[in-house]
Amino acid sequence: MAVPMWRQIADDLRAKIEAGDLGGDGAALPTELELQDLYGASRNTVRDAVKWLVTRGLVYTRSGHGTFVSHKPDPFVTKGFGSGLEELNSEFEVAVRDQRRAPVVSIPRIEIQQAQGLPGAELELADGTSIVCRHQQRNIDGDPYSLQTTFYPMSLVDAGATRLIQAKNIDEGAVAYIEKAAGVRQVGARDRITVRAPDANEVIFFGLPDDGRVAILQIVRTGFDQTGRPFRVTVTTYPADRNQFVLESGNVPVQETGQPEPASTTSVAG
Amino acid sequence: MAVPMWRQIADDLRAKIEAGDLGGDGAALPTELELQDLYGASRNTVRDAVKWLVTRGLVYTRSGHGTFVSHKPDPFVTKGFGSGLEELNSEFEVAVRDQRRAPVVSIPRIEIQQAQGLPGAELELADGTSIVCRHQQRNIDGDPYSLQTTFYPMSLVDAGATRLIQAKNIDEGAVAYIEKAAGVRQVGARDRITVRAPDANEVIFFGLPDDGRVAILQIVRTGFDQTGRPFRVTVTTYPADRNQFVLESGNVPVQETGQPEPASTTSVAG
DNA sequence: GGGTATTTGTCCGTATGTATT
DNA sequence: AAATACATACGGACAAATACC
Repeated sequence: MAVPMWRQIADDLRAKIEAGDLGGDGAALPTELELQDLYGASRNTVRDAVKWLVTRGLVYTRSGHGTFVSHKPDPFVTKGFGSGLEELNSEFEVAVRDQRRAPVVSIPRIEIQQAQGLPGAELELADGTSIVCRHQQRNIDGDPYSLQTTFYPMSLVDAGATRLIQAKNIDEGAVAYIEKAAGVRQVGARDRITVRAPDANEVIFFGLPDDGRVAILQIVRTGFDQTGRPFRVTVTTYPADRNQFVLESGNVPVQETGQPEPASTTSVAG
Repeated sequence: MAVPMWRQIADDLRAKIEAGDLGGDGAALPTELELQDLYGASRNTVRDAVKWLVTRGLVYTRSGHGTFVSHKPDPFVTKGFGSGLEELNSEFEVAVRDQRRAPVVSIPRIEIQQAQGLPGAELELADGTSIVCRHQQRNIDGDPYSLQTTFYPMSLVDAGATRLIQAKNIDEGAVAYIEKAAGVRQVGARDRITVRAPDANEVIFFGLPDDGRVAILQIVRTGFDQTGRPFRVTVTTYPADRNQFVLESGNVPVQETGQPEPASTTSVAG
């Protein structure tokens, strides 16, 4: 049993999928019972193989319906965060418009929390201090794209930025608004990029398998004011299987609209 | 069966792990047989729960030995790529030294390939053109940290950058060397960040479970010269469960050595 | 709306293989 | 060599989701 049977089945199915033998995007795979006969394996073994394919993003399963070849849409490309002080919001719109897809940002849901955990620590606030949370969902062409929550210390509201606690979009951008209304200007930002398994909300919103096979890419952006103090923390999460981030620095030629290719470095680790 | 039993078991184990009830890093979990008795479930169900914990990076299994609480070391923090033209190599050393860990970069393994796939496309070379590949492995404190392959068009070697095809490190940095030896200067770079399942090499080098439960973060950096043409492509891969990337722009205060916290935004998607 | 067939999801019990100590 | 513990594989049963009539 050098290489397990479920792995052999998975490899064979993968080859067939990539060769297009099973039909293109959205095509149905044979049912588990058919695969069972096809490979002379038990259903559980076949299911292990299919799970592996799901992890690779090659297929997806719909309970009670079947298993299907994943349609690999052009990944969403989010561009240029980090090369300056642009806001994620505006970049979001620009990036999406370039790809000729229709972005939709939900009305923010407002929440007041006690400082704790990550946002509290990033904002350098004592536990128990009030924090304003603005939750937003973003869709592209009806598909869920990202979840975003921004945390502000309540002191900003006290200082005049009262629209932060109103459930309305701030069209000019929250950072620009805060500068105008509270006199706090963002002079620097730090992005923290991590990858982790999805939590329950993300599973629901993005429609992911809830066993964590699809990873979430999380960007935590902390904005700093003139005095070097953090005054807002934005947590944005993206399903990693259909997103790509591009960062440019210096002089980079404009790119023709070529879709990115899958990567393979081949060669063995010595 | 609103919430499956394997999931309840997984949640319970997770709670115990995070509370430290099972002991700290590296502590052994009860064996599958013990868990079976503990929860009154079958071994397969217990195993489903454990798989889920492995996906989350909370535990790892060692065949024939046991299941253990993952030691969550401070994640490696790679800092500042993108905010300028620094090279990944030098940043790598700096980032690691800050954390007082010893970085080790392997002697590069050289390979000559025909242009194709991702590197060929990024370098805008016709299929079949010769490409130099320099593979390197990087370790921190003996732990595998990243795999890196850089692709150069053979024309750079012809133009004088002959050390590219020697299996030796280029201490001053390959980009600086190429400028000196071939007169090609990097004036811009583009980073493409994607997340995907590990391939066979990465599974071996990083010691990952080979069913793709742990994701790989991949950064493809393309360097452009004065004429706006790409002249090198660097593909670096990191296991996503123990890495974090930080990007700063504008004025950001120096950070005290606080380790990053796990994130949780709570609240339900509306 | 209800009922039925199909298909995937969960769970069980058992047996055997393989890695580690 | 033996014991322990995880990995693989089988077969069966029922539940839940979906589609179709």
